[in-house]
Amino acid sequence: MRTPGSLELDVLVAVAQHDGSAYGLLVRRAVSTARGSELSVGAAYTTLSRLEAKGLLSSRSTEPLPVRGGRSRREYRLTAAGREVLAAERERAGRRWGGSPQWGQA
Amino acid sequence: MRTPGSLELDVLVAVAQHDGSAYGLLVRRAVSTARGSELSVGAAYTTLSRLEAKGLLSSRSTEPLPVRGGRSRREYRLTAAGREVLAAERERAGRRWGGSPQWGQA
DNA sequence: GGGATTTGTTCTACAATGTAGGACACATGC
DNA sequence: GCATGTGTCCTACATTGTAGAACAAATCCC
Repeated sequence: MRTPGSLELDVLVAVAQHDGSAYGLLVRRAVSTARGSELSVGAAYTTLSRLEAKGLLSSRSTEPLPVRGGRSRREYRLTAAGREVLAAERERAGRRWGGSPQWGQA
Repeated sequence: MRTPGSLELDVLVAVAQHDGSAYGLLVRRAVSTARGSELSVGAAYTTLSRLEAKGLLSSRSTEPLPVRGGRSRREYRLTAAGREVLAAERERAGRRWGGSPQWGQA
């Protein structure tokens, strides 16, 4: 499996942090916050959809909430494969940055 | 500036680790080792070239070495912008993985 | 000299990911 | 009904990832 792109990784992390109750607009907000810049709505959904197609996420539909405008959501959670990828990326980040710290601080 | 892709980041790190004496095939070897899988020659050069076009790397040509097949190399080094990007990515990785470690370990 | 071999770079084409915008759906409030 | 709030999907295009072949220039060795 090819290593996930940078946005895909952000989305995986956001889903992991809200596992089971993560949905499109929430993920968008979380990723936007993490990046410090707005992620477009379209980018969020496209990425979620691609991650599900790759088998890293699964989703189900929920009942609409009885609040103003509240409607049915698609909630995502990590699959086992998704958790493995996330763990592998975490390790990789550790190796990438953890070694000698003499480079990387402008 | 858009955040660099995953391969671009690998290449930046490889160049940083050999700053001033990093050249195409060396970078290719370093990235391949870091990833645990062979990076194609074309991918290595394409990425170096794009990073230079973005102003994160600069390059100069060297004299050929007096060894079997040794010929002129294009040696890369980080620009100030490149070092900044690297530092920013390092910080970002810290925030991404450093928070609560309850997710990310399969 | 000249082919085989080694080291190194460049070019071209295509696949995967990143991104934005608009269209669509369906709740509630009035 | 229709304005408004929440949520999703679709389409198009830009950027990045990837591989392979072509090319260049040096040494080796007959």
